[in-house]
Amino acid sequence: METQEKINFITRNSQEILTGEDLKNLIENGTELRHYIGFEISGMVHLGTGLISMGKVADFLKAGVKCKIFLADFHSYLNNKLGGNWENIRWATENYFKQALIASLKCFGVEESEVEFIMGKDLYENNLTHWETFMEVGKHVTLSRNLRSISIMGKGQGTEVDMATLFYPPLQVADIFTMKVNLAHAGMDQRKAHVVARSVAKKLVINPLLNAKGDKIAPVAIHQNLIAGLGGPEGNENSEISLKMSKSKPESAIFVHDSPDEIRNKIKKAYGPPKIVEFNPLLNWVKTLIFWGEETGELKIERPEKFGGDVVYTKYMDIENDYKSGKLFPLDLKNAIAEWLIVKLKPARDYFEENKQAKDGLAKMRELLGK
RNA sequence: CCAGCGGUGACCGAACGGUUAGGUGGCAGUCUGUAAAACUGUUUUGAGCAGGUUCGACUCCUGCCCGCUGGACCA
Repeated sequence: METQEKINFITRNSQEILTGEDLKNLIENGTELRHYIGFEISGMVHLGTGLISMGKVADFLKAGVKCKIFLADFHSYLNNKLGGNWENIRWATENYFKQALIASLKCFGVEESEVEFIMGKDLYENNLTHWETFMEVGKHVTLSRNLRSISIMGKGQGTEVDMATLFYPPLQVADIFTMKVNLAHAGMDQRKAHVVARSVAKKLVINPLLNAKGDKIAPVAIHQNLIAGLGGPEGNENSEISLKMSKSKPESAIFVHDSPDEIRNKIKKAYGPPKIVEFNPLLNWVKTLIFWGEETGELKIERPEKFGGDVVYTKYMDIENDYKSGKLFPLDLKNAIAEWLIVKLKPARDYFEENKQAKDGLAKMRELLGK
């Protein structure tokens, strides 16, 4: 595969890459591309994780990248997920979260064997180098920098922090070097950690990241936009972050194992201001999920004759323009999105139906979360 | 370890020795060919923990736990 073709697969439907130049160099000097994306084990797996992130993993695989999915049990514990209960975190990692990711990958035709899953406890156990790297990273990060970085944990300024919170960012940075990852992948909310990793990379002496020529390099970072939640912007906070689909806000999210009716109901209730294109979850989904960041693709709108009859869009901009002019009514677009999702997520639903571990895991996870 | 202040329902946040604070969020309904907004209704009458005083305590007292600020120790 040509370098440019690889780069296209690697970078499409992403918000930024740090840096394109670095990526090109890696490919051209024959360095094996090693990717990773990490997830906290908290609530249920939603579209952002299941479709946006896992879809990107499918892209990486197409480009011949080795992909690792890091199940961040330690990070979940530090960030007090699932009540900060070790037992629940460990259980959910294996029996629910990993299963949901496998199910999500199936939506892109990717099998479990094509990627590597790894848990924090397996990475850290008997790994002195990791802990040395963790501390070495700490030596190159100031307290104020670290404090700013805790936004990667979903903590805003002014939140109370305990020491465990402060361990989190350097731990995440150390993970990259311990796994020898040169392609760090995450949502835009994680960029602070990756930027720290890049700025610290060349200073490390214990376990630096090397390219094929043996030079110290900084990991390339790929960030995707956060998928919009169902609720629309909160109050007057018109920012991408306020739109975020969040595991911890179940009412804002569609989960990969939702039933067709749940999907229809949730989409129907989504924020959908007519003719307004900014901060509009519907268009956000069409753009990043259905068209996968490309100009062309396909979305079929089915609607009664009196509202214009069926139409097939093949260009994203046509959808946006028709929406803006009012030719495309929000509900009609919603119905189309819901049906598209139902089809796209079918392999995931089937997996949760057919695989006993996944099925039981989901049932217990629901209990655990009190639903 | 010492001192001051504080710990209220998912979250924020008042008053008060004795009747539902209120707000946000969530849910349901009305209204719009969706949603939002608006309006209506609704959400384990909750009080860090353990005792005590009282006819009655979230409200007073004691102890403990946790947090913040300052001090002490290190110097």
